[in-house]
Amino acid sequence: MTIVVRFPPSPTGFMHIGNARTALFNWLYAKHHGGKFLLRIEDTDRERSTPEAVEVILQGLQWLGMDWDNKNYPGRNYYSQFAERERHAAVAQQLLTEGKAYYCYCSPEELEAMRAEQKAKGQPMRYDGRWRDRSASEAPAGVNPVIRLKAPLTGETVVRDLVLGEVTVQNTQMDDMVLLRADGTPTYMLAVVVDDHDMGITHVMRGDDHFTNTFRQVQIYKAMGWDVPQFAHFPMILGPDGGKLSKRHGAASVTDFRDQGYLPEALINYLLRLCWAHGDDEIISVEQAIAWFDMDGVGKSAARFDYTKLSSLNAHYIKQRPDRELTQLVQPFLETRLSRALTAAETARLTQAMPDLKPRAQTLLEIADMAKFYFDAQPLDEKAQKLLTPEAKQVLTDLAVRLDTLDDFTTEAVEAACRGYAEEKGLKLGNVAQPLRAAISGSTVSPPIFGAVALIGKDEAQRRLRSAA
RNA sequence: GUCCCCUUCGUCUAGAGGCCUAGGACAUUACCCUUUCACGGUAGUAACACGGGUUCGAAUCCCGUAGGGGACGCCA
Repeated sequence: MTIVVRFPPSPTGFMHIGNARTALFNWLYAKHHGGKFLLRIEDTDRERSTPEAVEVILQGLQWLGMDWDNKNYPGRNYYSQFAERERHAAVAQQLLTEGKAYYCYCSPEELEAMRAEQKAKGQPMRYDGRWRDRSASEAPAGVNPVIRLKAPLTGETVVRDLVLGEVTVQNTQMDDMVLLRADGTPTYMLAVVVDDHDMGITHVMRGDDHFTNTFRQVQIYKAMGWDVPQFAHFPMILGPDGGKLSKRHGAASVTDFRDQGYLPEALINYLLRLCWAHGDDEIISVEQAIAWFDMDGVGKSAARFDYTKLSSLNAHYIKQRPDRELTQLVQPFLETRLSRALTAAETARLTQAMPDLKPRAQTLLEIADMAKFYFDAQPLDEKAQKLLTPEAKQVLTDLAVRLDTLDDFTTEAVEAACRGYAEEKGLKLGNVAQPLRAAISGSTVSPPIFGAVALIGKDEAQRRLRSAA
């Protein structure tokens, strides 16, 4: 049997990182087993669904490198739940005809009152089935009814979850859920089941916030006489404080991470290790992940998102990337910071500086910040100003003269000149390099300064030296 | 309130009854390297939620307690 999984986001804003993790686990599972990974946009909520949000999801998946296998639909390259609304309604009608569902004429206000009363009395909040056995002749005039499932009143529903194991819930714990709204549109419960069935989904794998829904969905499968798929529920990803992970923690959507200079491979590697492990392995390539990923490695407890660990992984993958690729990735960030475009020569310079830049950065944004002074003179920060004592300024004046005599303005030549100067004056190299660093970079902290001086060139170096001295 | 799930270093986790004096990674501390900051290297601090069982033996199995999370919509 070919394994078919799906990723069903609803296009109501951004793509939460928890959703990305769910997508990743599904994608990996499909790849590992040679199955199919399908994308279904759950756009039945017309109020909140937007084409922009769909685009964000599509781009997010592409950026992370997760390709989906169902792209041939009229007018779009993903399965749209909304497009199937007639099919969903037909299923509800079928259930109605077969006596497995019924019309309920309760108004939203009436239901709200019912729940309020139940809550006040400390009773479980459930629809009490008041229209379950009433005949249509009692229907109030002018009210569009919803269709509810006539759920079993006795017995129990069992789910064998690939992660959580076998769990049983008494049917008395579940009420008659709404399948079709008064306006004829399907509810989520109906739509997922019908779509999963129609799409031939063999494994429904999602966040465990859906776990209790599963029991209700199984009732729909049974009512329709359909095979129940395998289920797997992954623990949730929490914020560092144990609460819901949100933007207030720093970043929560795929777009946020991209815009903050994280590499997709770092994010993938990090996400992979949340709630999943393969022995002591930490740095795992996508190829390796495909080979290793399976349900037996998935844990049961929720994980907290740790930005620090993500950053260290990002730093690792930055070091792995070729300089040219990094240049391309960093350039947009840098141009924003410089408020101007880089010339071709400057782009080449960025690539040359990259070996000095990349071991020092955790994000592409940090590289851009660090690289600014290679292109435009930066104002001296407080520490740099403090460092430029009269003695230090004398050093700068002397250095300007020395550097002017260099024919070959290479890293080695600059370094040799500085070392020679320090030796002559009986100064420690640091007493020469630090003022030089301050003058050239505007800061007391920078990539190796001799190389930077060489890259900036003699003229610009002279300018900065004189202006600081 | 009802139901469901979870619980190993600060964090992510390894661990499928003896291999555990509980391992790795990130973070953290110290030292080495060094023109600054990093990188890299070496060493260190740090955890089986609690209480009962079962067993010759439990982080691992069972039962309670506590704590955390989730679900209870004509949202998905």
